[in-house]
Amino acid sequence: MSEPHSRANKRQTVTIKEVAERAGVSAMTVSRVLNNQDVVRDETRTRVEEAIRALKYRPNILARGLAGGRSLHIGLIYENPSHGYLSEFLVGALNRCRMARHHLVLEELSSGGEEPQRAQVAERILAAGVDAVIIPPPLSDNREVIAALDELEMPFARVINCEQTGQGFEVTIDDVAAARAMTEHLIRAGHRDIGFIKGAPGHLAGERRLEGFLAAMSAHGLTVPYAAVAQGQFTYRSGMDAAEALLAASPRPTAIFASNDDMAAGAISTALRHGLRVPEDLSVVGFDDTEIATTIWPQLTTVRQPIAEMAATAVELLSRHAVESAPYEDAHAARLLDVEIVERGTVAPPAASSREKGGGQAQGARSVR
Amino acid sequence: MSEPHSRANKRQTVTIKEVAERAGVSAMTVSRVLNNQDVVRDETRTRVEEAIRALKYRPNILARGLAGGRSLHIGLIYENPSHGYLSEFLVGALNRCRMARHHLVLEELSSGGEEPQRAQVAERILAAGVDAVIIPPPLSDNREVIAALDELEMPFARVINCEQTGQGFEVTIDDVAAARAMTEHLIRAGHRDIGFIKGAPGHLAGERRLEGFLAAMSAHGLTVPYAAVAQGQFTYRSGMDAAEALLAASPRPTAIFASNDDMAAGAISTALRHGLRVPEDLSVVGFDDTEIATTIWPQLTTVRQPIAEMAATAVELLSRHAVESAPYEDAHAARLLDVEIVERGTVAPPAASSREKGGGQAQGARSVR
DNA sequence: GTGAAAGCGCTAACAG
DNA sequence: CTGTTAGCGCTTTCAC
Repeated sequence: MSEPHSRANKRQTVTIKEVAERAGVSAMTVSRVLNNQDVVRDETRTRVEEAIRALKYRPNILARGLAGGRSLHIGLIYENPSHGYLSEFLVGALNRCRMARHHLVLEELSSGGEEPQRAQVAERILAAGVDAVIIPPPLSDNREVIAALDELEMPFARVINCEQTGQGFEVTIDDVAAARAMTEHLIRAGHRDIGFIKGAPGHLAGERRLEGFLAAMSAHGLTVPYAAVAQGQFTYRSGMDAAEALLAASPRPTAIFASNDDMAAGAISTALRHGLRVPEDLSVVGFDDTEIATTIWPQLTTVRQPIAEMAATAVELLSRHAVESAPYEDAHAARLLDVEIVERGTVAPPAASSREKGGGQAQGARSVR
Repeated sequence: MSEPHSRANKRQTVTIKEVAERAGVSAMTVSRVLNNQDVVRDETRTRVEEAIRALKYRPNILARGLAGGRSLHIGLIYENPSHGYLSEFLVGALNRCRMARHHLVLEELSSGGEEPQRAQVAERILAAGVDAVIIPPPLSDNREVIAALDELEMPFARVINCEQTGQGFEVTIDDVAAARAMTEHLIRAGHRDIGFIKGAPGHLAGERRLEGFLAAMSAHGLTVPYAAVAQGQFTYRSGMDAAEALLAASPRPTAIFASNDDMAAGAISTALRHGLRVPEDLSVVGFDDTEIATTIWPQLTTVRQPIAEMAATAVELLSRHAVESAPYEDAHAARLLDVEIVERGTVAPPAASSREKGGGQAQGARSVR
């Protein structure tokens, strides 16, 4: 309680004015340098930059936002967070916000199991005092939420797995193409009998993924018997059960494509319980590249969504809309981002035996190495 | 492209002035109402509140921060994010920041595998222009980072798993007590032969958890044979291997306590491969309550850390330090937060048979069903 | 209790 | 190319 450092307390220590003074220019010129406006003479710019460095000057974001008037408060509304997804989403959104000098406001809409009420959603959004909203799945597919936003005339961008409804900005991936690519990856590895685990009924992303799977199979002249497609619910547990059904078929599939990672992990546990080794006896692939994909062993070969990039794109679209006062029509444009296949340890060529009807010689076969 | 709504664009629509006007008071009075200063006469306050509601007025955070001067920019520096952890941490930090009108700045210190350089860390922190820093594990235990912060005289709060070094503010949990409680939970369920999977060598949290385990065992008069403690590395894979060793012991343990969730999940997969059912033939518990705990089936009984709360506490400590200009000595106070045991599906009383010496009947056993 | 004046640190819009 | 003048929307400080 004597002479403490007293830093980071009240007012800022070094401001634009002091930099200006030291560089022998006006504050305005310093501001121009800060904002990379190329009207400043090189020599002047250098002097200013030196002063900035010498003084360890850092611009005040708040003052900038206030004066500039182009700083948005963007609400991120979410529900039942799958933490892995949310975190990556947040990082992407937060970073883009910083670059554009926007602010992110988190708003959890936890509706203890029930549908969120339109009026309450509107209330919360209003109370948050935001200028625009970005919505990750699963809330991005909620009709009540979208309706509330529409009534509020609040600009929003949805990162979606499901249906493109043409409301607000939409950022998504091409599920069909992604599933198709993954299926082809399996086919290239030599698989012909591939089982597929569907997602929860009514979930469009799941249906799209099935569509891509079917398309790839038929493009390669492969038929998909009825028993090769099992219903899942996107949960680990449902993946276990679906794999149980799939593995009972004859011929037994040599590979399983689950439409998300949790189900793929569940399928692996079933394979284990059946004494099957992964990937030697059974290849398994997932979708999403969530945390479990790299946690389990062997690590899961899966499809990776660019979650952070999608979030950044959502912020970007809103930002442009606001700054440029872009006409409302543009809001309907959807952005399709690329996915990639992440090869890890759960795909191997099928063992020779399993391609034949009754082959015994392959049992116990090791992977070739 | 004619008469768009043009909202959320440039300047704010409704400001404190208009509220003041409508309520027939000065802006100052509105400000007092907004900040819950109890000097305002009740009747006046009511009038102001009505005006606020009628105009749908929302204060401008930027202006508040600028004028008030008590708004901090808090840096969150992280590395190798375990997304589940980071996301929860972020939510806690962000929410508390909003309440205190602070701003969170994300800073990833990704040091492609190598130790971060002290000078570079300092550089990044400076460039971020923050007033204080919060650090989640594992970076919170990094000596270079702490040294860099110390040299910068930058206030920081560490959320730690490991060693309390007395540098900066520290927020942590009592690992010993938590492990002890979990062990007692197992003992209460009837287990006597409990195997333990240690964390990575040198990792203090792991050692503390072992300490708690041993303390509980000896408090209940149970001995822990050498073979009942296996080395792990905190990874799923190492959990598989450790369980392999543990299950080879005689008598075979009826329960396994892994010092994190990933290893517990790995142990379960090994049990499965051995034809053991969880929890009927073997109980397994973890530590941390990360995402995998609720993803797998059966869901893992584990110890839950209050991650969001720890992050919020870190922000709170820094906030108080700055606002109150608290003396530096206080910075050394550590906050110990409570954990809780989350009972899910991987603990059951031990089967009678496994308590005896020679069980042969289990080999090749299929799961029931 | 309430109000008036004076900025917080920065940038827009103009002049020069 | 650079500087001047006015604020951005709010809160502080001090009167009344």
